[in-house]
Amino acid sequence: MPIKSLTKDLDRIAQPTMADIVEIRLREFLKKKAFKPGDPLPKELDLAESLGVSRNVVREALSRLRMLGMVSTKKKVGMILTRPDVLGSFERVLDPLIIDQSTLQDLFELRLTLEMGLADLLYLRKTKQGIDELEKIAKTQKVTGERHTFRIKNEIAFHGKLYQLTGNETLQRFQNMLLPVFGYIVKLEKRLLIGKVSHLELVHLLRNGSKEDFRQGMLAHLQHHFDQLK
Amino acid sequence: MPIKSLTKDLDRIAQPTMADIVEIRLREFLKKKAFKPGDPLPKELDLAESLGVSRNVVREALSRLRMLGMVSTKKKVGMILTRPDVLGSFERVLDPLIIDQSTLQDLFELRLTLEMGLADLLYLRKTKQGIDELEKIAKTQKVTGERHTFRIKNEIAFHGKLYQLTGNETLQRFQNMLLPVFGYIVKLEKRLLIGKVSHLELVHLLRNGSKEDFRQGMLAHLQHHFDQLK
DNA sequence: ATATTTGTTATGTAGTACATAAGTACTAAA
DNA sequence: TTTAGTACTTATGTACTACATAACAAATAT
Repeated sequence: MPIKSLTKDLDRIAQPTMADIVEIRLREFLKKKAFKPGDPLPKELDLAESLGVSRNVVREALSRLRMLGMVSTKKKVGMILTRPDVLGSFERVLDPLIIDQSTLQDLFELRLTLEMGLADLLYLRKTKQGIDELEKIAKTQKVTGERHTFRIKNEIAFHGKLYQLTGNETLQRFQNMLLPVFGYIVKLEKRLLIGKVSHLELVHLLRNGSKEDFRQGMLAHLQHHFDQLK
Repeated sequence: MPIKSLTKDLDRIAQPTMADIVEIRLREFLKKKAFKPGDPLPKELDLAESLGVSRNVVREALSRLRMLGMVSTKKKVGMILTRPDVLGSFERVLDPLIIDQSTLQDLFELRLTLEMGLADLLYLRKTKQGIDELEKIAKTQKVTGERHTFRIKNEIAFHGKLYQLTGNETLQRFQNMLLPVFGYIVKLEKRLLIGKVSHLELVHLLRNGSKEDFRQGMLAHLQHHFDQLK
């Protein structure tokens, strides 16, 4: 095999830069010292000197940690350790346009998996008031002949509310982030949004049916998505 | 209310730095121009000049994108857009020690939700060979009186294999990342790892039972975790 | 035609300089 | 003595310069 075609497929090993190394070293440092949120960190120049690199490099590494919300800085005061937003970093790269097809498909399935697993949390935490609010959303969709964009908005609102009923804020945010992916796949495959079981029927099941009833309803609601899977 | 106690709870609004702004501008730029993976990006100095900031600031912003895997650079050649690893960024902040308790709890529930939703994908993709391999793992656990660390390792192996059977690599990686969180919570609450339904029974259900059988088995397996939820 | 050398260029790193914000200590006035 | 105001100090934020290094390109030699 000629070298030319090899270099096309095999990327040269990217050697880590100083900033990469410093980032890792800083992470280790934070872990080792068991810093807690709010704890002050050494100042940039001290870090640079200790690590034997320029302040520039330290700042590039710190810039990354700042982006993730792991540290925050104030002039004069210095840096303190902060709690990162676990989903914030995820959000930054969740763009359907730059994610490869197979990962998009994986994320699509992940959301379906979540949806099918919701029942247990829902039946643990559902309240009459919550179901009423969910029903309200479902009812606004009942009118036939709605415009497509509205249907999508309503679809998002309904499922968003459903996740909200689980009382799990992270879960709710997570599914919200997956929405663009979901929308992208559905649009790509020109699928119909409307399942065999309507939102209103799901609400009814959630209010009056058993956990298994609801899960079966959800499966029917999503069946045309599952049908596409291989 | 005195100001002193206010400043304790309310952090001063952190004004964005140039690096923050440039990061956003670069993201917008990439999106607007519809760059695809592999496309070359302008060089640092050009970016700096266009944005009216120093090369330093541009590099701090680029360092962030590099960390996320959105761009990669080679000397002389310049920068190209690359596909970020969607879970890579997530991994960076998923440290049980710095995540607050309520988010940890949310992630714990998220994993339970996934686990309960696995059945549909599993029954779509399970193979005899896969189940055989799963059984092999389950059998190594059968010996009673195993040491605790081994039990945990086996638990991880079993559920990891289970996710692998879904054929969804992202899902598998995702659950793998959630493991430390799961372990942390379980350890924290001094729960028993052993559920009412053993791994071997789950394998049996997966092989011979219906989808609903398996899901009920999984619920029983995880019941003592669900019992802790409020 | 192939191998070697040389030149060019964009990134990687170091270092200096200064603006800015935010504490701290000191001074002056009530 | 207390309070208000001022000057000082310091760590981060930003800009700029300089040079090393890797990788490509072109020119030259074999």
